[in-house]
Amino acid sequence: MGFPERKQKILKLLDQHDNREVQEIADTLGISAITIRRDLQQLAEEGLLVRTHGGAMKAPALHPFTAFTDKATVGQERKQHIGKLAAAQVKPGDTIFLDCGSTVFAMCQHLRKTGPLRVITNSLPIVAAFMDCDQITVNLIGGEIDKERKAMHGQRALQHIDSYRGAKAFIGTDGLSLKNGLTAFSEKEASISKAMAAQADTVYLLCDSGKIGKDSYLKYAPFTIFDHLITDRQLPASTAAQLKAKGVSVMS
Amino acid sequence: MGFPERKQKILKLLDQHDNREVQEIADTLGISAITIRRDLQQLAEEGLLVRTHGGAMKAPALHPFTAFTDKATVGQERKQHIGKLAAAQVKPGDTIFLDCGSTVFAMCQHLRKTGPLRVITNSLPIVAAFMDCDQITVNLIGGEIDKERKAMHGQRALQHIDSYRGAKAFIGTDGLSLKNGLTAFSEKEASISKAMAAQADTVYLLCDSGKIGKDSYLKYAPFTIFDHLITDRQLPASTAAQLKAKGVSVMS
DNA sequence: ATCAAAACAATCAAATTCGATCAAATATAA
DNA sequence: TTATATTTGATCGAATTTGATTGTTTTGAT
Repeated sequence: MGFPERKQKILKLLDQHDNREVQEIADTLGISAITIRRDLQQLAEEGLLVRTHGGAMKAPALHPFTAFTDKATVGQERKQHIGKLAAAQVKPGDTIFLDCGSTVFAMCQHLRKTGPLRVITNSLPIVAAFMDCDQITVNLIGGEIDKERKAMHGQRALQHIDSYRGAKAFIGTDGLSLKNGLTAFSEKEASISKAMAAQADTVYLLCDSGKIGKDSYLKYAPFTIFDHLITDRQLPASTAAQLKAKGVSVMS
Repeated sequence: MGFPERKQKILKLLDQHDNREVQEIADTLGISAITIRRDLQQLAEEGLLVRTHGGAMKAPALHPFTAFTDKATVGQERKQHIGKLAAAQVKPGDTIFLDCGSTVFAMCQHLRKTGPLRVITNSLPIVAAFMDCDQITVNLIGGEIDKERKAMHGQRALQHIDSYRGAKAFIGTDGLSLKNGLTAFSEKEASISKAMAAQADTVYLLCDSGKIGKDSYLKYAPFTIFDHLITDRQLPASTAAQLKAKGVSVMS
């Protein structure tokens, strides 16, 4: 049994159980422990798992925007819920902007059955999600590719967005608080979200409850940029009340 | 049993079992192990499987828009040859245009080792091919997505191309003849190729010998649009002579 | 704080596999 | 037909992988 086969089996083991000891893996696969240790080191260097004393544990979710394909990510259920709610706001025939956040991405599977749509986005995963969907026309924002976020950014992308007009925009954020408004981790991404919001009649902010009350380091927009906040049921009632008092329309 | 037949059988084997050892494949097909190793190397270069020490494993799931995966086709070898020649024309630091033809796509795997590059393209498969390649910066042309061709087309895309400038352009064509010049099936695709050619200092036309002397229905450009024709060795010597007499620089 | 057991990193040897070169067989071209 | 090119198979040295042994570090309990 070669390394790749072991690699697959080890990752599969860690997918089932969250963590395994070296000896357990060695026994399961019938391979010496020293070899397993070497495998684990290699896999840890690739970031596919986290090495611990005596074993290994499943890799944590990566940067918030690279984990699109990870099904078992924490918070995925919240995102699915938000995605479903947001998708319900879209009517057949709409032209909508979608930014490149993972929460917005969760809308895609629910939008597939909505009917004919025009989607304008800078996100490659979103393009991929609609690639086999005849009813949905996709306009992709051009520009320099940010490989980590799998999206287009930059001046050219902003200009491109400004040349479109749409009924609704669905944008994400890294942080949302009464004091600082919308905050983000990435300036590039924030500027794209802002540009989309400016070209849409109605703006929906998708933000799971875990991000509400938290701030990221870059303040990029006030509350007034969006019309409706879509979040999940884990949002504390007190927080919801505070938001509503500030004039925010909250859906959950 | 020739190579194409083995190629199919090896890929079929790997499709059934996820990974096989060299010796297993050799026994199954009744071929010497050394030949199998050579086959595996070739298949690995085409990206159809992943080579490992002692065997091979199934190619990992590709991005949703990696097209042009007619795996066992014969014409693929010509395209590979042309792609290799074309890639050799690219120098580290170049900015190059790549259009969305399948022959141009064949350049990608050879470009990965060239060094730092800036690639400007309207093709999603090309984007996917360079997604994990740090040395290569990709600028994607925006516009409406043509799902069948997995590329962006339209007026906006043409404008976007006009705003760039590059050293070299590599474009494909559906037909090439002395009488009618460059001909194509798709007007959209032809206009993109033309726009890229206009913005590059040097233009390379990639065209396998099977298309030379054939016409498609849409005449879209004269011979003067390109500087060098890159084709394969199956080009009859007489045809090559005719082209050279017309002032065309032919590489094969 | 100290001690014992386990796990780790480093080095080594055996086995296997790989890559390069060469010869024979086959296919292709003139 | 002959001559050339390509493909297949074999052999040998180099490189990789695997498992064992050694001494060192970490862990957990006294």
